[in-house]
Amino acid sequence: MKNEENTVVCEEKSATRFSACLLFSANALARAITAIGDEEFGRFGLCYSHAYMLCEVVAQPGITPSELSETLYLTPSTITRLVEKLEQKHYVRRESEGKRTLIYATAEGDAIQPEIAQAWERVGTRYSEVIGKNDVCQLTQQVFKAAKSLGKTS
Amino acid sequence: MKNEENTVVCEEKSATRFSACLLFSANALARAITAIGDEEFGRFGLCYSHAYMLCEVVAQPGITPSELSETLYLTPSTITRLVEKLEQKHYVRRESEGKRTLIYATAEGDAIQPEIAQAWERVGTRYSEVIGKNDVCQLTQQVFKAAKSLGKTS
DNA sequence: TAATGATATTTGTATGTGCAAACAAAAATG
DNA sequence: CATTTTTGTTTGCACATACAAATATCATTA
Repeated sequence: MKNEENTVVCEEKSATRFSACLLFSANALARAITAIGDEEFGRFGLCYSHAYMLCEVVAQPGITPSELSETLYLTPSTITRLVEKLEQKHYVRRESEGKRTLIYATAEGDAIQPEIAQAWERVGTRYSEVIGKNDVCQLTQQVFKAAKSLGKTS
Repeated sequence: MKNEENTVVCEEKSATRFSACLLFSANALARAITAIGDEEFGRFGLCYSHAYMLCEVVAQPGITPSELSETLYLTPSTITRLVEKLEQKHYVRRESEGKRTLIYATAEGDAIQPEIAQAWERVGTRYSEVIGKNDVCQLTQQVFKAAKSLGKTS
């Protein structure tokens, strides 16, 4: 037991000059929560965005990159990269149709769906335990609403 | 005008199966708001984390990487990389003292402080306009609180 | 004081993400 | 029908970030 430990208790990770800034706080939250997500989804070799994308592809066979871009709030180029990764792992396949690209889940992609759902639940449980179940609901809604508003303008 | 367009109007960028997930929403918000930040701070060649770090160095001359790591909620290795960037731009300098490293702002680093402050304000103004000034305050507090809670456990 | 453990910092490496440009295909226009 | 413009997708490149391992220094203990 050192002094440091004791003195730190008083101000343990308290507000900094940045905590009042949403730019700062939003990124801090995203990093912290992504760490949980990647840990859970990482158990079967995916990061959270891969998993979410695969979910969407399974739910909407033949979905296009641009549609995924809107759903996942990610840039088209990022979508291409994620699809490549999933293709490489044999979870999805691409089909060219004119200027569009249709994306389908493979059998393997369908097969790990339950595992993804479980990981998803565990993620939710874990951050709910820390943040508090009631707060999470409200917070999530507000965060999403803000993200949506900002997303439309840029 | 296609059917798609019309049906989409009802749910334009509305909730997806992911919007109820804080992992998803938090990242979406962080990306959207970082885009604003990097645009404003980018006017003078910095990204938002560089700018914030420089602020902290100016405010606390001789601050160490580990202290910065705690304040900025970033990994020590990331801090090293950011410091390298700022050093390269001649905004800070490093001083080795035993196993620690002390970081000081240069004259140039001090000089652009007002510009950073202005950009910071513009960022705040911009997202406040979109999200709503009242909501921002509350949202920021909640987001930071959540980030802090999650940060402690991991 | 020599050896072992703890702490601070830095590198090697990998990855998700975005911007701008390239490309391909469709639509609109003359 | 040819040309131009728009739309969808993919690359080239850059960058912030993290993890794990390597260093370097300090602290502790035998």
